[in-house]
Amino acid sequence: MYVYFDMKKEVVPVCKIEIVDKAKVNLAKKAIKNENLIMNTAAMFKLLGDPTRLKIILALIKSELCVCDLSAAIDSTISAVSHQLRLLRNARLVKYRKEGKMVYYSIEDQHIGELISVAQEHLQEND
Amino acid sequence: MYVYFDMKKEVVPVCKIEIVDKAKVNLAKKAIKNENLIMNTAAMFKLLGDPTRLKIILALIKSELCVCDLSAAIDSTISAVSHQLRLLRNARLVKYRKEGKMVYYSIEDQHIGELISVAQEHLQEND
DNA sequence: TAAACACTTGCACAAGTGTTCAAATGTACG
DNA sequence: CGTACATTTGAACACTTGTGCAAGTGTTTA
Repeated sequence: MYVYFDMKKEVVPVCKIEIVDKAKVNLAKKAIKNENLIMNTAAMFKLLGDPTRLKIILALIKSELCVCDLSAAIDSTISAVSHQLRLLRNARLVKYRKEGKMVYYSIEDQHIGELISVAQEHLQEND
Repeated sequence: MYVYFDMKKEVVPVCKIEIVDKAKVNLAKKAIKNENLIMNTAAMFKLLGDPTRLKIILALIKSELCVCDLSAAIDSTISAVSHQLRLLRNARLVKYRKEGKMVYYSIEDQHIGELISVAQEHLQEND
């Protein structure tokens, strides 16, 4: 049940079939109709998709830490950690508390731990 | 209970405090001790952290699709979709089945849907 | 066999990312 | 005040990434 464009020997940039199974395509379109939610979800996954940031989050899940201790724990420079903390802060994945010259970071929403756990369970099943 | 290096006016590249709270640092270190698991987890999140790939996965969760219909559904070029499918294939997030010149892609492990749901629930709570 | 076609792949490139360095900020303390 | 210090920030950089294009692969069909 293929649908062809009505043309003779013209060059067409993409696939010449319009749609193979319209019902399935519509079903798929429905699954991705909320563009905004998808962008936000992708942005969140992207933040978790960097080892340094993932380590920061895993470290902070256990306990509040100052930047210095955090960088010691994940074996990274203070500057690198601080840069990444800004991204996590902006996304409200972590929050902070100032105490003199120290800044203590912690997890904004403990749900993130569950998300990481689900991902890791998924990984362990497939090996 | 600060621990200072024993030095006089030397220039030190980073934070002069070795560790503020050793117990917490050790707790954090324990949380990230499995370097391999963290790298794999980050890699997985990274794959989900791109809108095109996330759409592909969301579309495929609903039903198996050929590359052509998939690209129609997510409104992307065949080439772009094919490139991204290769990454998802390599990570065993999707599988494929050939039927003549068509290639039908589907989700390798339905667990991925749960992961995305958890992420989206997290997002909806925070707004 | 040749043409049509679905899909893949290699290349090139612009845009984006993570890190480092150095300078800046803000706080504590002598 | 000035010094020490924890942290942040901006610029520069190497590196990565997603996409489009054009060519290539393998299958179907006339």
